[in-house]
Amino acid sequence: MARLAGVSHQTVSRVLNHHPSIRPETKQRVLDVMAELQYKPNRAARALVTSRSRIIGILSASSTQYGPASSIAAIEAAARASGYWVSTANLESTDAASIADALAHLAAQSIEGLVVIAPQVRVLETLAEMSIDVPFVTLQSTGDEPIRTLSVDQIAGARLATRHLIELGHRNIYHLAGPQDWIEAEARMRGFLDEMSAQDVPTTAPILGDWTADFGYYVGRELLTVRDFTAIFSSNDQMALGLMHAVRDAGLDVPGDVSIIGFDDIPEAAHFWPPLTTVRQDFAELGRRCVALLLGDIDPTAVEHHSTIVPELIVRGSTSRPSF
Amino acid sequence: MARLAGVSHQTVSRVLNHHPSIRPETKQRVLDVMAELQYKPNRAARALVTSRSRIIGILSASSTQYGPASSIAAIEAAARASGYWVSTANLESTDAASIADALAHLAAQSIEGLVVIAPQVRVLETLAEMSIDVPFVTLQSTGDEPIRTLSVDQIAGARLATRHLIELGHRNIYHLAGPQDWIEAEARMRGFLDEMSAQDVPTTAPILGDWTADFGYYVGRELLTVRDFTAIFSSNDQMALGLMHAVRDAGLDVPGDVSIIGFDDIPEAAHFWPPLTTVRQDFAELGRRCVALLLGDIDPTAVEHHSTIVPELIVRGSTSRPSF
DNA sequence: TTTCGGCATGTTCACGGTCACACACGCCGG
DNA sequence: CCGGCGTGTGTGACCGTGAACATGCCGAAA
Repeated sequence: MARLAGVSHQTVSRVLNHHPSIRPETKQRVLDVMAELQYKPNRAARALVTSRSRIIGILSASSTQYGPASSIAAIEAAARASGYWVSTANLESTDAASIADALAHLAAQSIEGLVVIAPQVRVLETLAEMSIDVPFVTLQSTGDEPIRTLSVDQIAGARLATRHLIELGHRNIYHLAGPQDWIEAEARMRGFLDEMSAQDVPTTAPILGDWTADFGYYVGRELLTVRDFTAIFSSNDQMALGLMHAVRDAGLDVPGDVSIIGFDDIPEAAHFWPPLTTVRQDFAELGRRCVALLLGDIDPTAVEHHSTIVPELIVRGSTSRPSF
Repeated sequence: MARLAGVSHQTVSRVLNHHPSIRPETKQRVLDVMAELQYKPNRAARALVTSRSRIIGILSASSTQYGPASSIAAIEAAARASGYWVSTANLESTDAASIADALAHLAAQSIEGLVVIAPQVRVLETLAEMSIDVPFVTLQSTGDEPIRTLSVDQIAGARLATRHLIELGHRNIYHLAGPQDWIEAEARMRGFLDEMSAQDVPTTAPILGDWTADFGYYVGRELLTVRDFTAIFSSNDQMALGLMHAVRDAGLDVPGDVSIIGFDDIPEAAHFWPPLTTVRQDFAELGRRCVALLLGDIDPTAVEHHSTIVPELIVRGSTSRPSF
């Protein structure tokens, strides 16, 4: 032990914790010895005595998708910078048992904070039931939950996308939404509907999808049998990709015959054919702010509960004026 | 404490550890009390005394990409099933300091195993220097490192892709490789070169890319100014996407004028225009096997050090016979 | 000079588990 | 009838750290 080599025992602890009253000389001696024997403080012992784990848990679903993955990476980076560790639990299915299992797994580590990136309504409900006793933040929000959320303003983003289509002159616009129980899907749908009615454009019922390009393709084929629209607002880029695929398969042109707009701005979106007009979300910023919120770096009284990040419209080649 | 409610103290510990000699009646009593007061064993205390953290560290780069993200999710699931936790550290840059920092961060948790998904040669070198004292596995391999690796057989996959192009009749084939210091990039490049020479096709020097669709697009534009080729093998799907974008921008057709084949089979690949011919890697299986290897579930003598998973060629619409 | 207060450091204890060992009990064989 | 053994349970030490308290030293004030 470092204490044998140097002098004592508590002194080492004081050096580690930057206690003020330590003679610089002593401090240096301890540091030297620590370096020499590659001393590493034992986290378990520290956690035991302080009863603080310094671990932030992340409960996520669909962590292979670009958005969640980016957020996770950003959270990890921010947490690390603050001396925290991140432990993830990924949901394989969305049933209550699976959620409870993942949550129990995280709880067993006595996490100090929890970030929920599993944006199903159901997850939040289960969360509430389990009476999680640590501060937690969800990265998605419909704007009226009684919990702490932090999100890209999905509604504003969806309105941005919808307004873009309307301003181009489209009147027959479909919305391909995400799964019904996803908070984000709901928010985007709401944004779409809000903007449509604000601009007095007649609305058709949104179609519920599952975020995958496969589904977008399938829906596209179905819709094109009728073709009573000139534009589609897809609530993510993958489905937009599938839609474009279907449009081309039908021998039609994007944006000539159908304008398509996505959501997220995944890195590939600029290279789709045609390059996809979409709404950019800054996932990394989201992750950073999320940790800041959790760790209370931000004055908790100064921060609004529903802090939002404003998304940005990225106009590329998949939207144009309708041709009729 | 549960011990007050029930009877004693060590008995609780024995119940927790499934010690054989406990009377079923006593065991049940303890379990009941535990359930009642929602007793959770303190991981820190246990880790302290057993000096086992039950944490597996993951060092990853580019965790926002589909492949790594899938592997991470699979590792997490497998680890959880075995009662382990997963802690991730993501590399923001590939310099030695950043690697050392991430590694130190993981080491500070006294991880019991390490999975390296940051597939740069440099990472492995730094790893060796830091003399990591836990078992570790890398998910990438050129096949001749003296370390424990587990990987999709990249070389075989690259040969599969190359052979496909050659069999279609292509003779002027470019290879758009990944960054030079990435192990996977190197392996795929090697597979490409091996197959080309095995089939006696003259080879041009591979072009080094950076995995992004942006780069693929850029390279595509450059290459098309000369146009001395009929096919390109891109070492991932994103760059293939960029390439196809560039080809179309030049007014040419895929696969009519240029055949393009990718690598990975990301979920979107089937919906690119045209649907991308590519090589599928089973990342999830990789993650599972990886944990099994680490935890020694597999008889360590029975397992080869360089266990591999065979990738699969997925033929779609971006490749065809050359048209001349 | 004595006393007091602050600084630098040492000592003791507690955190919540596991481990090694001790103990009580009932059963068996010599 | 007694000693040994196996079963089920309790006792005490210990893991490495930080908090609370104690100690020794020195300089300034009384």
